[in-house]
Amino acid sequence: MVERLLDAGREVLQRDGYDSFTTNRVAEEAGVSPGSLYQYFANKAAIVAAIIEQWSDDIDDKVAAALADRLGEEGPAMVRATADALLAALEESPALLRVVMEELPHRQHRPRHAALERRVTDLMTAYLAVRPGTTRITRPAASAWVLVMALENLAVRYVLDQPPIAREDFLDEVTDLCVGYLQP
Amino acid sequence: MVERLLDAGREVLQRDGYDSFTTNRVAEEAGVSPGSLYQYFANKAAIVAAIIEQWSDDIDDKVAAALADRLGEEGPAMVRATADALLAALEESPALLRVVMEELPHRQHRPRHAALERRVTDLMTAYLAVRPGTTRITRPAASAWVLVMALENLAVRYVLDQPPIAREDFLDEVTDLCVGYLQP
Amino acid sequence: MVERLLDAGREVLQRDGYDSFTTNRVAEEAGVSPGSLYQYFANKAAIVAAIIEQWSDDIDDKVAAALADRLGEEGPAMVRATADALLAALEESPALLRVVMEELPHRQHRPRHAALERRVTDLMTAYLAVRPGTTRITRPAASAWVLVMALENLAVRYVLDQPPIAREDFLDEVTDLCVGYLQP
Amino acid sequence: MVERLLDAGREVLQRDGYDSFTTNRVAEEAGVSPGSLYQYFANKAAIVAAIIEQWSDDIDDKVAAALADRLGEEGPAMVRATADALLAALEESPALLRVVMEELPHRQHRPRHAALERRVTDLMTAYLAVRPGTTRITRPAASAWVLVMALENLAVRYVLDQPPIAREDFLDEVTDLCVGYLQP
DNA sequence: TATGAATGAGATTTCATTCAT
DNA sequence: CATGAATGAAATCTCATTCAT
Repeated sequence: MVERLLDAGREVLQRDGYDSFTTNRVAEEAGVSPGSLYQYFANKAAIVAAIIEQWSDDIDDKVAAALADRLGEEGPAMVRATADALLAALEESPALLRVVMEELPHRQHRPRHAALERRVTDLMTAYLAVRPGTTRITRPAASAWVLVMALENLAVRYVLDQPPIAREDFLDEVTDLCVGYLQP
Repeated sequence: MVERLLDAGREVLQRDGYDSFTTNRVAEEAGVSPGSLYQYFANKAAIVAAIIEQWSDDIDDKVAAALADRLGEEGPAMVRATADALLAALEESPALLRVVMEELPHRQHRPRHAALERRVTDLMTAYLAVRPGTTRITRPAASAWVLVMALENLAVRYVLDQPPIAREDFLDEVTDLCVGYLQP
Repeated sequence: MVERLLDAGREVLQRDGYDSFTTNRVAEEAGVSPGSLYQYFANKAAIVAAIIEQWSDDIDDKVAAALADRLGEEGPAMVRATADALLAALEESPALLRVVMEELPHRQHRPRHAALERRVTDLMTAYLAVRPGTTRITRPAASAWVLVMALENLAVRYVLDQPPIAREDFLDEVTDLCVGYLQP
Repeated sequence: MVERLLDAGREVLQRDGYDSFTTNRVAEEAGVSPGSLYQYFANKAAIVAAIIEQWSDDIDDKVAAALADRLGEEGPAMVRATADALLAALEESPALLRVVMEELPHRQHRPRHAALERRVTDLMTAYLAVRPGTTRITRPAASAWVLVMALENLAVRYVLDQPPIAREDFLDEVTDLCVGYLQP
C-alpha cells in the first residue's frame, strides 16, 4: 500500500506538477481514501520525502552499480563512465527531475541529499589522497568537493536545459574538465 | 512605494521564507494595506518576479562591473576575478539565494535566468573561438556552456552548503578547474 | 446535506436577500463549514442555480398537476384554473419570487426559464392550431406566445406589486383577457 | 460633468454588463478620477439610479409624444399606436434594456417605476371609466392595471426574447388582445 | 473643485487533516 | 484497518469609498 501511494504520488508529480500534488489528489490516483494515506505517512511532507528518497536512492544505486563494473579502469575512462552512468540515471525520468529541482520545496530534503554528496565526496577525497604524484592536487577534500559538485550539477543542467550539445560530446567535455583539473 | 513593497517582500522572503510570503504579510511588513499591493503588482507572482529580477539584475551588474575592471588581464587571473566577483555577489544575501534556489517555484523564473545564461555563454563561446591555438578547445559552444554552468553552480553551492573550504582555496580550485580545462 | 444547504440558501435568500447570500453565510445558516458547501456545489453560482431550479420545478409541477385535474374542462374555466394554479404557486413564497425576479443575476438562469416557456408555448400552439373555427386565431404560434407571456407576467406582477385588486377579481380579469383574445 | 459620467456609465453597462460596472471603471471611461464621481453622486447606487431614471424618462417621453400625436384616434388604432411607440422606444437600446431587466439589482428602482406604472394605470382607469357602454368593463381600475402590465411586459419580452414573430404581427396580436378584452 | 493613491473589509475558494463509523 | 464526509483556517484578490493635496 505504501508502494501504491508512492507510485501514485510520483505519477501525479510527473504528470501534473507539484501544484496538483494534493493529498486528496494522490489518494484518488492511488484509488484509496485520503484517510488511508495518513495511516502510512504522517503528513504531506512525509510522502514527498519518501518519493524523493526512493528516487534519489535509485539513482544512487544505478551510479554505484555502474561504477562497480568499471572498477580499476583508467582515470579518464572511469570519469567518463561515472558521468555516463549519472546522466543515464537522471535521464530516466526527466519530468521527475525537473519537478524535484524546480518545483519542490526541497529545503527539507537538502540535508539528506547533502549527506549523500558528502559520502561521495569523502570517497573521492580518499581516492585523490591516495594517488600522490599522479595529480597536482594539494587539497584533496576541496578538489573532491569541486569535482563532485561540478559533475552533479552539470549532469542535472544538461538533462533539464537540453543544450545543443550531443550526449557524447558532453561526456567528452566533462571528462576533459575533470581530467584537466587533476592532471599534473 | 513599489520600492517599499519590494523591500518588504525581500525582507519577508529572507527572514521568514516563502511559506510566509503571503500578500497580506508583505503588505503588513511594508506598512500598507493589502489592497495597495495590487495597485503596483498584478498578483502575487508578479511581486515575486520583480524581487527576483531586481536581485538577479543586481548580481549581473556586479559581476559585469568586476569584469570590466579586470579587462585584459591574464587568463587565470581573469577567471579568478570573475569567480571572486560572482561569489561576492552571491554572498551578499545568502538567505535570499537560499530561498530563491530552494523554496521558490522557479518554473516561472527559469526562462529569464536561462536567457541570461545563454547570453553569457555566447560571450564565452566567442571568446574561446577567437583564441586558436591557445587552448585545446575544439567545440567552443559546448566548452563555454560547461564552463559557465560549472562556475555558476559551484559558486551557488559554495555559498549555500558552506563546505569546509577556505574562500581563497575555493577560488584557487575553481580557477584550476577552468584553466586546466582550457589548457592545451 | 445537499438538501440542508439548499434549504439554508433559500432561507438566506428570502430572509436577507441576495446581497447577504455569501457562501460563508449559507454554510453558517446550514450549520456546516464553508468547505462542506464545496463538496456538493462547484461554486456559488451552482448553489444559486440549484435553488432556482428546485423552486422553478416546484412551480412547474404544481401548475401541471392543477391542469391535469381540470383536463377537459370548458375553455374559460380552464384558463381560470390555470391562472389560479400559477398564482397559488407563486404566492407560496413571494419573498423568493421577489429575490429571483429582482435581485438575482438571472442572465445565467434565463436560458433554462426560456426553455420552459418555449415548451409551454409549443403546447399552447398545438392546442390553438387544433381548434379551427372555435377561435379567430390565425397565427397560433404568435398567439400562444402572447398568451403565455401575458399570463406569466401578470401573475408575477400581481404577486410582487400587490395591486389593490381582489384575488378573485384578478383571476376574472385575466380570464376575460384570454377568452376575449381567443373569442371569434 | 454629470452628463459625462452618466454617458460613461451607460456605455459601460451596455458594452460590458453590470459586473464590469465598478465606480473606478465608470470614472475611467468618463476620463475622470474616481474621486470626482463622488462629488456628483453619493455612491454607486446613486449613479445607477440616475442612469435608469434618465433612460426610463426617455422612454416615457417618447411614448407620451407618440400618444399626443394620435390623440382622439379610434380605439384599436390608438392601442396599436401605443404599443408601437413603446416597442420602438424599448428597441432603441436593447442592450441597456437587457442589463436593466436582467442584471441590475432593481429592488431600489422598482418604487419609481411602480409610480410611473401607477400614473399610467390611473390615466387608463379614467379613460375606461368614462366610456360607459362602449366596453364590458366593470372594474376599470383592475382592467387598467391588467392592460398596462400586459402591454408593458409583452413589449419588453418581445424585445429581449426575440420570438419568431414579425414586428407587425406582434403589434396586431397585442392590439387584438387589448381590443378583445375591452369589447362588449 | 479635482485628484488618485490608499484603504481595508470581506468574498470566494482550497486543501491538509481528522475522526466517527 | 479503511473510509470519506466534514472541517475550518487561511490565502488571494476586489472595489466602493475617502481624504490630503
